[in-house]
Amino acid sequence: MTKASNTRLTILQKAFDLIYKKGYQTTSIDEIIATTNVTKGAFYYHFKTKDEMGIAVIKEIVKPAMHNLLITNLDNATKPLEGIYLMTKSLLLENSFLKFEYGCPASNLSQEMAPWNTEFSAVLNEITLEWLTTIENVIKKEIINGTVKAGINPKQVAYFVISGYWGIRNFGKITNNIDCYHSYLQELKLYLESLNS
Amino acid sequence: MTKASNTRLTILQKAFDLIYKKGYQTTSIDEIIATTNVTKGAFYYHFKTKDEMGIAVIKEIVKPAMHNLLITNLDNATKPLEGIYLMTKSLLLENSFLKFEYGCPASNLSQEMAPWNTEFSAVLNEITLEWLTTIENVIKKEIINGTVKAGINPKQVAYFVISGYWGIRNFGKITNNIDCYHSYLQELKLYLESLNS
DNA sequence: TAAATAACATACTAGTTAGTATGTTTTGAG
DNA sequence: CTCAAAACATACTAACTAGTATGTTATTTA
Repeated sequence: MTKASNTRLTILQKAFDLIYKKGYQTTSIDEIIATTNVTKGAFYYHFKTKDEMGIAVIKEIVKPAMHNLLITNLDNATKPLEGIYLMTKSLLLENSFLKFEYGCPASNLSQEMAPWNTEFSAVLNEITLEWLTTIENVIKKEIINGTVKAGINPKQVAYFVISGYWGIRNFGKITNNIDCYHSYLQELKLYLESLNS
Repeated sequence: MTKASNTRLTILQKAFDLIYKKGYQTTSIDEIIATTNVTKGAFYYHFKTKDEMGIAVIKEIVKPAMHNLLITNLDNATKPLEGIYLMTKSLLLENSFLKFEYGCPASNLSQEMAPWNTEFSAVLNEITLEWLTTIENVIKKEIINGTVKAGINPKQVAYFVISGYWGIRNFGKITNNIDCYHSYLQELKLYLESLNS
């Protein structure tokens, strides 16, 4: 890793931390560079605008982290739909990248940026779509295996699962408490079991 | 209605519109007064700070509207848990107070304000809690009626329902499309039916 | 090694923001 | 009608923000 690309990464990581904690708008460039050894000149050498940096944070920090979370969690499940449960549980309780009091980074950014920045929305949409189709495929596979009811609609279930996850993260954020996650996970388990054949 | 209280209400309503569309941070006081006949002097006569106004918007606009939505929708259902479905459908598709492309006001504000304003969170929590207990009570009643399985946990179901609603609104906002609402509602119906005894 | 360019550093600017100081007008009680 | 308080109007300020202008230092490449 060259010194320059290290500077770039430092900016992105610190920016992610601040944006995740406080939101994009309330995170100023001055604040990002004040809490690193990076100067304004260096910042604007690497990024033309604040928004260009914001997009880079999503593409280079959030997206790979999310992708990694999906892959590692959905693959090694033994029972049908257990992967979806384990993934959600991991996202809510066991992951060090995510803090319960800060919500879901992708969801936070969606909420905040969607009204006035289509580029942000587009990149966040990519992440979401990957997630959606991954879950959909897990269910399709189980239907073929015969372990899940043939009548159910994989896409519907995927929407249902991701929505629930996003929403409960909002709960965790607003109440600043993980109790709701346990309630949610229990009900998620029951719901997923109701899909079994 | 006196002229003064009319001014106050004008501010709150316009502020709500802008905050709902664009978020709290990006809505400036200058913008609020520019799009009304209200001057800065009048604004600061009615509200000491921007945050005091923001809290008032939640308490006096969002909360009553939300309360009204809950009451009118949950009461006149004929089948068990139909009220929950109808309420959600109304919130997603049929309500004029809510626009699919702007998300849920309470959820939006939670996401945006929770990290740095506990007062906002507290008021939003009140709204959420009322919603939660209302749903919980609907389910408890049905369990007593014998129309819903005795084994299920009303609080868990309430969390599950609200989370799903919040999450799918996020989807609608990010994709700028209502298609996902139809998918979600179909799956919600199936989920609710699985709770019937 | 020398020049070119990449990578950074510093000081500044123009615009926006919440909030204030200091007025004037409107309203309602006596 | 009067006058005090309520309700509003206007001009301003201090702080912050993204972004720029203009440098200097570090790295390559020839």
